[in-house]
Amino acid sequence: MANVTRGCEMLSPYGLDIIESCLTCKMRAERLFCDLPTGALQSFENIKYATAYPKGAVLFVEGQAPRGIFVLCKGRVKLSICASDGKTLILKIAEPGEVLGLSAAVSGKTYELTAETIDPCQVNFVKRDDFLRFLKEHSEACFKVAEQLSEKYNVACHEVRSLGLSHSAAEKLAKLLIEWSSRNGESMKQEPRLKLALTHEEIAQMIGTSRETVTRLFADLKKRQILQAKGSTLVIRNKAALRSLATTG
Amino acid sequence: MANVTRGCEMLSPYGLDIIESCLTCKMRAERLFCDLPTGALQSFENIKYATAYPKGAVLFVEGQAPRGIFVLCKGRVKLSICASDGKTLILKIAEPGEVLGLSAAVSGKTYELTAETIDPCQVNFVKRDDFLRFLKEHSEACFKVAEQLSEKYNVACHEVRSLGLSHSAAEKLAKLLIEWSSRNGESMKQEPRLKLALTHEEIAQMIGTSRETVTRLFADLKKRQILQAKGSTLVIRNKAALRSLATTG
DNA sequence: CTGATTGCGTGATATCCGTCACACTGCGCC
DNA sequence: GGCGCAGTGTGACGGATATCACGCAATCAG
Repeated sequence: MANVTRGCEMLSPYGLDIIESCLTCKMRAERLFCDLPTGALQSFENIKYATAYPKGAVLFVEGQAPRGIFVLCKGRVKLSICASDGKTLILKIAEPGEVLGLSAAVSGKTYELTAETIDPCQVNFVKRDDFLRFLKEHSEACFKVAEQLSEKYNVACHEVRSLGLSHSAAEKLAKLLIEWSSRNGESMKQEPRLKLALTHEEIAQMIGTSRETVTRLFADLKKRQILQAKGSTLVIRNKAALRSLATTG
Repeated sequence: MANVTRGCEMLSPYGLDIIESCLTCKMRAERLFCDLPTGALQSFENIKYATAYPKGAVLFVEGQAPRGIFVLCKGRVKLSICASDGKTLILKIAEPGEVLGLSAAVSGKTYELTAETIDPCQVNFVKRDDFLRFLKEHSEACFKVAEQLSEKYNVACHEVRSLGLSHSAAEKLAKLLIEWSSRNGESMKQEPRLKLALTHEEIAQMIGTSRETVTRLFADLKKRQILQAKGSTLVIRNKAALRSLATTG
């Protein structure tokens, strides 16, 4: 378990450079709670534990009873589900600002996914009991939570659509690339760029296919002048073609 | 659009036998809201519209701006997403008690799915504005909504797991059958039974495969003595074998 | 420098399953 | 009764892709 401190000091037992004042952290990561009245904000401050995790740490595992929520302040977290044979499906890479374990904390059911850090991470943890009490006392926060959950549901529906309605792996990959490029607001540009922060293996796990297939698909897209690699950044040279792949399989 | 009445009378322009007093209806369908304080319950009564739909009616379509929520009182509703080429994926068949369109109403985003009645249905509709105001005024209801959304998220995650982590159509079908049999509490019995209320086509759309494949899979399961058909009810003769199919592909 | 490790590129092969095609069945209906 | 229709059963065939197998490049520790 990571080191934990009440209040605003942050200790890093790993000697990682992720120590940051809570004030800075709050600005980034508590967007969801930050337009609450000061009373609510204050009580949130009182129940949260600032924690630090190294790369590769596991916040929670699918099937575990819910311990609480994790507000991601810094670093990225891989959210995945895992089959009994070890095959893994990555649902999303959570970025700072996202609240993890929210659904399980609210419903009391076990975590649906596994959360594993892929960077050194800074996290605000709130115990389930404290969180539920907080929600009862601050109804504005409760509505925020409902909004957050709607958002998560939306993302899950998108995932279902991509997995269930695609005819080919090429289609799913194209969808993924388009989604990534639209994240950065890069999608307006003539030739959007995006950083490949994941391995082919991980991309394969995101679209439910094999590593080799991903490699072959990338090779094919490059040969057809749709993509171009510049180091670890990808340039989309033919948006139209990619989009048509994403819809027509 | 279906006929709509304020308050507790219910008119059926279709002459269907789905007219029922709201009192009865409430007991069944408003489970989610029914342990609210009487004040909250009363204001819910005031903003809801009791409506009736015939079989095959569309409550809302994916991509539409959210008009409000639909509390299903009687009948079943098919929830599906649809690709541009017409291919359809059924996410679930909603039963009485379920609230439809909740996520979209909360977030303000368009409906993620299409809801179509497959029976004559009785529904309580609440306009989005009214509903949001209701939530602001009754924080207990707000928490209920969060719980509902968690539940929906959970179901979506299950769907993702089934679609994304299965190796074969047989595996997905086995999973579906097991899930169905566990719905009725039939799963304890030696040889659980379940009514086949869907066509092969619809089952195919639930597991993301083709109608022919479903037919062939059923034939295979019968040949291997795992299933047996008695009219429109299925008997699971070999639970263990089915379960192993569901996990090992 | 050397060896180990991790990620990528690529061929050969087998298999599952989508698709097309058509026959068959039960059922309602005029 | 005969017709139309929705749902089911079944064969043939081809294509996408999982899997196994290997080589190669880059990175890193000692």
